[in-house]
Amino acid sequence: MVKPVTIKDIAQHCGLSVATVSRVVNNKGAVRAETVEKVEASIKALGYRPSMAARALKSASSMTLGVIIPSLTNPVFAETAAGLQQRARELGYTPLILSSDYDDALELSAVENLLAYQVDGILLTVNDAAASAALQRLDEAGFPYCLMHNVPRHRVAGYIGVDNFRAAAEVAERILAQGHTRIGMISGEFIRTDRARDRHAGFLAGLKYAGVELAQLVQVDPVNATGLQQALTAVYEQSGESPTAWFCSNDLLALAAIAQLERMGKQVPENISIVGFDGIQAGALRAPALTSIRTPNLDIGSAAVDLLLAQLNETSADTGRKLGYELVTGGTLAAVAAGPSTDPESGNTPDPHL
Amino acid sequence: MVKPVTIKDIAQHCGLSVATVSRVVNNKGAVRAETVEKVEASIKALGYRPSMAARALKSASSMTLGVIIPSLTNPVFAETAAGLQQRARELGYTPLILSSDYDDALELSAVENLLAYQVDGILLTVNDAAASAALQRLDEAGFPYCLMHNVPRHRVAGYIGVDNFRAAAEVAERILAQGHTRIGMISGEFIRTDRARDRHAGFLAGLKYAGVELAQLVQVDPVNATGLQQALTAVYEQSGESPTAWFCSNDLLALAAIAQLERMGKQVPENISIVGFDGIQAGALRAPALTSIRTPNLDIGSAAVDLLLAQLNETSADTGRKLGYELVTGGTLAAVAAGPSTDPESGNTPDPHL
DNA sequence: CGCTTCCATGTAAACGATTACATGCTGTAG
DNA sequence: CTACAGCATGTAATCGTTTACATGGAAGCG
Repeated sequence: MVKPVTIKDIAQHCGLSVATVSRVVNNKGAVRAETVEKVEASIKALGYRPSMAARALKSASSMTLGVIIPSLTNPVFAETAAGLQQRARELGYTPLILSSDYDDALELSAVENLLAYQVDGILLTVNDAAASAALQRLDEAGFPYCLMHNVPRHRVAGYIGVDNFRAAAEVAERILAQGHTRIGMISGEFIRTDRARDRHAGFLAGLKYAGVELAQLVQVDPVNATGLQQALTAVYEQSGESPTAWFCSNDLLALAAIAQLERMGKQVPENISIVGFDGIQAGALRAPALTSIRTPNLDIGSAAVDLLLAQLNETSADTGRKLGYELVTGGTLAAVAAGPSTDPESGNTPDPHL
Repeated sequence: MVKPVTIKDIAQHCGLSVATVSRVVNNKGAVRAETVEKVEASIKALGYRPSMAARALKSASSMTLGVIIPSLTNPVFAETAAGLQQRARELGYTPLILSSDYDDALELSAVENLLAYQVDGILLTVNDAAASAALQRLDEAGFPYCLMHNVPRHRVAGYIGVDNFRAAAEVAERILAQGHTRIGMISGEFIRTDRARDRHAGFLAGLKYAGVELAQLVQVDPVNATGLQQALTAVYEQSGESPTAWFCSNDLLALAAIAQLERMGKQVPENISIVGFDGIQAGALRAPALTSIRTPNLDIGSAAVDLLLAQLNETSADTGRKLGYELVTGGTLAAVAAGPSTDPESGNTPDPHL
């Protein structure tokens, strides 16, 4: 373990003061071109890298952006993190990514942690924007942040997300257009995330608009989907009025539901239709492909970076934006009494009804 | 944006010196119990958090661990990151996660970046441990690190991974046991990662042991699997001697292959068997479940943290360890001429042959 | 009682950068 | 010829901690 090179070493090596070296490193202030070269040569020669710790200590900025996501392994947030990291890199920022494991207490401690690291701002997805201690802490401190995926009703410093309510309502419309009348929903627990709540509410609203009631609601633990098996088994044991179509509040849940239904001898979409929400890769990698709402996860990450930095530079008073989503037509949604009009073999045929 | 509370504010607030406050915060050195209480009260009252920047500057340790993974969205590395983050949190460390996007240059610049952040050590997965500029840089600097997933042949500071060669050889054995003789392999480009190379070599060795030659080798870009469609179409256009089983060097590739084969009208496993490598969740969420090698990704992350910290404390001269893997028996591998003995409907029936 | 020890606390010097201010030099206008 | 502007560079204070060393008082021991 060799001791790292400091700015003093550079100054000594090229016979100049630390001030001049600093000016060269940050190219700020007037320095003779000749001197710049000399300094840069020394930097190369000794392999100097300015200490972020010292820089953060003296100047207010650390060129670091804090990030809090509920899970690293959920593809939605992984993609968001990837998008944000890429954009941050382009702008010379380094993201400091923490996972909250969907836990309110960890959310808050992650915020405290990031604050201690003197990050310049925070990008985060909270469980429930309306009741987040972490968010409240940030608001109290007047600390710059931008929510990702949360689309809160109250005023916040910034947010980037999609309109879950409207998207779910469109899903309802789509399912209804296929002639389904007995329709269920599978969701993570509502108490946990505002997204799940919005999707539920939007779906209900979409059904209601057509005068249809939700036939079944199954709530499962969103992390490991326990309870799905029992719930579905129970629903289909009581023969008769069980749903012919299900809306799942995310794709992981949808895939788990399909696997479970197939294990129970039901065919998707011949017997039962399934629609997911997220548009993750695993849904597209199956045949027939999963019908779903694709959310622009990478863009949410990069747009959040841009919004946050605009906030830091006070270059805009923009408080947030809803990004567009896309209804991806897979093969897991079909007409209710599957006749020859619907071809379940072809996974990606555009739906002729819309 | 309120100015944060410093140790001086605390000292002033409770009429003590900064030294005493520091002693309380780090509970190091002798302090009267009464004083401790007084200080802690002030800390609570003012909401003080020590500045990591200042701490990192003064003391050598920043309690931060650098992490470099090839991709945030690949479930394998996402899981590894999750495992490592959890373990790090338990031990009071904060991980600083950077993605290299499978790019050698970014690998190196990530290392430089982390060094500037004065991380205490680095956990990383490189493309090719034998030819990594990043690794060389770390070795030259004598900087503590631990590789994850890479199992290099040469001496390194530390590594945690699985024996890809042996695992792939076992896959070959498994496939052969089902009576297949025309066997292909689909892999990411070998030039890119040592894992892909090891799996290829191991698979070949496993086949060779039984006197079988690899019938086909398809190499695709591992990030977006372009070329898979054309390659498989080409293989099966020339009727006759095409493979009845494929080993894919990771699960994402395996799922893409299955989807493509089904689009071509082939049934898995009735017509063609597929085995993956990784054991990602998406493989288990389909019916029949993907036959694969499950690597202990979370454990690789947490074990790497432990190994690195042992290195930092010079508490052990352990240089690395191979973790166990598990052959998961899904339904995508079946006997070559599928008779009534194999039931492709049930996704998780244990293979009766082994 | 006087000396040593030890404990609790304070003082001040680092750590490695940034930056306001000081300095000295050159060139040019009056 | 003087003076002042302006450029290139140096000096030193500062950011918020940690920590070696100093200090002062209480207790223990002969």
